[in-house]
Amino acid sequence: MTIRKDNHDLTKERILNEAEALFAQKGFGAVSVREITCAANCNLAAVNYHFRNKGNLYIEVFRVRWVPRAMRLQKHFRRSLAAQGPPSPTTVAQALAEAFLKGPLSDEERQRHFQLMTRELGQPTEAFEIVADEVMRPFFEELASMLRPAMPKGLRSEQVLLNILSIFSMVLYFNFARVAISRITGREYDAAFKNRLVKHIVEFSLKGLGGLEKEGLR
Amino acid sequence: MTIRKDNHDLTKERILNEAEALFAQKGFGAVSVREITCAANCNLAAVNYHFRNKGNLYIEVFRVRWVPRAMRLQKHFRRSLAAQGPPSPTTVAQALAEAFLKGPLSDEERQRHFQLMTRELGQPTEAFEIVADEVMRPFFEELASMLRPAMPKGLRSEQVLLNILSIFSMVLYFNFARVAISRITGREYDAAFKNRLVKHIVEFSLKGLGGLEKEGLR
DNA sequence: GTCTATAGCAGGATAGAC
DNA sequence: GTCTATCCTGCTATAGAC
Repeated sequence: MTIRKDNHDLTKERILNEAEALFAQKGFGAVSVREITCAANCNLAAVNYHFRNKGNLYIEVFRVRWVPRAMRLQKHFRRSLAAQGPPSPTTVAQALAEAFLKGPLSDEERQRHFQLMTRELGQPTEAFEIVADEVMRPFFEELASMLRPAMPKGLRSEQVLLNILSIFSMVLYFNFARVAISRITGREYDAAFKNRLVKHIVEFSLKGLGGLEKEGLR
Repeated sequence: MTIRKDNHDLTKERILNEAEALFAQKGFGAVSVREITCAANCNLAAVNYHFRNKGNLYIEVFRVRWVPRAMRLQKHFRRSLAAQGPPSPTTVAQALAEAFLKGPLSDEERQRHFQLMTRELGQPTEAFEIVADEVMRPFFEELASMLRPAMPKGLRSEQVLLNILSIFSMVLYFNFARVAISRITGREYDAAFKNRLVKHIVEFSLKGLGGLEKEGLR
C-alpha cells in the first residue's frame, strides 16, 4: 500500500497543531496568523485558504482537536471506573482525578487542553458553546447520575454539580498555572511532582466529597 | 477645605480604572490603548504621557490597584481570623473562604481582581513578579506558619502549600469563570447563589483540610 | 494547493501646538 | 496636561500567478 495524498492536507494538519499550541499559550487575541503560519512552516495565505479566516480556525481547533481529545479523556475515565465495580463518590473522585491528571494524554497535550478550556471558561466565545454542549454538560449529567443512587433523595443535584466543579477547578488550575505553581512551590513539573499532585488532588477531593452522603437532609 | 488639584491626575485615575477593567475582561493583548482612552473619556496620547507606554500601564495597574486591594483582602482575613481565637485548620479555612468570597470587595471588584490574577497565573508576565513576591509568597508563608503548630512535625510544608493552593484554585475559579458557571448551573450570580458558593467552598475546604492533622507520619 | 503581492486598516507611539 | 496630526509597523484578508 502506497502513501496516499502525499502532502495533501498535511499543511492543514500542521496549521491546526501550531494554532492550538499558540492559542493555548497566548490566547486568541495575542496570536497572529503570521505567527501560526511561520510555526507551521507554510505560507501566510494558507490559513485563509484552509480555514476561511482566523476566527474560524480557532473554532476548528476546538471541533477537530479539542473535542476528540475530551472524548478520549472520558473514555479513559469510564474504563478505569468500570474496573472498580459500581460507582460511589469515592471511586468516581479517584477515577476523575486520575483520568485528568495522569490519563491518556501527554504532559504537553494535557496542559494545552486545560489552557484552552480555562480561556473559554474565563472569557467564553463561540467555542464555549461547543465545549459546554458537546462535552461539559453531557459529562456532568453522566457524573451526576452515577452519584445520585449513592445519595439520599433529599440532596439537590446542585450540590453534586458544585462538588464536581470544585474538583475540576483544582485539576484545571494545577494544569493551567504550571509556570506559576513551579515558581511558588519551587518544584519543576517533573514526574515526581506530577505524581505528588495527583495524590494530593485525589486525597483532597475524596475528603471533600467524603461528607456528601451525610448532608442530604438539612 | 477646598478641593485641591481640580482635575489634575483625575485623567490618570480614570485611565487606571478603565485599563484594569478591560485588562481583566479581555487580557493584555486583546485590549487596545484606543479602547482604554475611549472608555476613560480622554485623549489617546494621555496613556503615553502618564504611563510611558501600554506595557508600563499594565504593570502600574498591578502596582497601584491590584496590590493595595490584595492587602485589603489580607487585612480582612486577619481580622476575622483573630476574632475566632487561635488559628486552626478549621478557622483558617473558614476565614480564607469568607475573605475571598464575601470579604470587603464589591462583586465587580472581586471578579476583576481574580481575573487579573488568573491571567498572570496562566501566562506570567513581569507583573507576576509583583503578584508572587509582594502578595502570594508572604501570605502563603503566613498561612503556613499559622497551620504548622496544629500539625505533627513530620508533615512537610509542601503538603500545607498544596492544600492552600487547592482552596485558592476553587476561589479563583468560582470568581473567574462566572459566565461559564452561570451557563452550566443555570443560575445567576446573585446574592443567593453567591452565598451558596461561599457555603460550598467553606465546607469542601474544611473537609479537604480535615484529614490534615492525621497525615503527618506516612 | 501553494505562492507573491498588495490592499486596507488598526495598532502603538511621538512631535508639537495650545 | 491635553489636544491634533501623523509616522510607521504589523495585522487580516484577498486577488491572481503558478
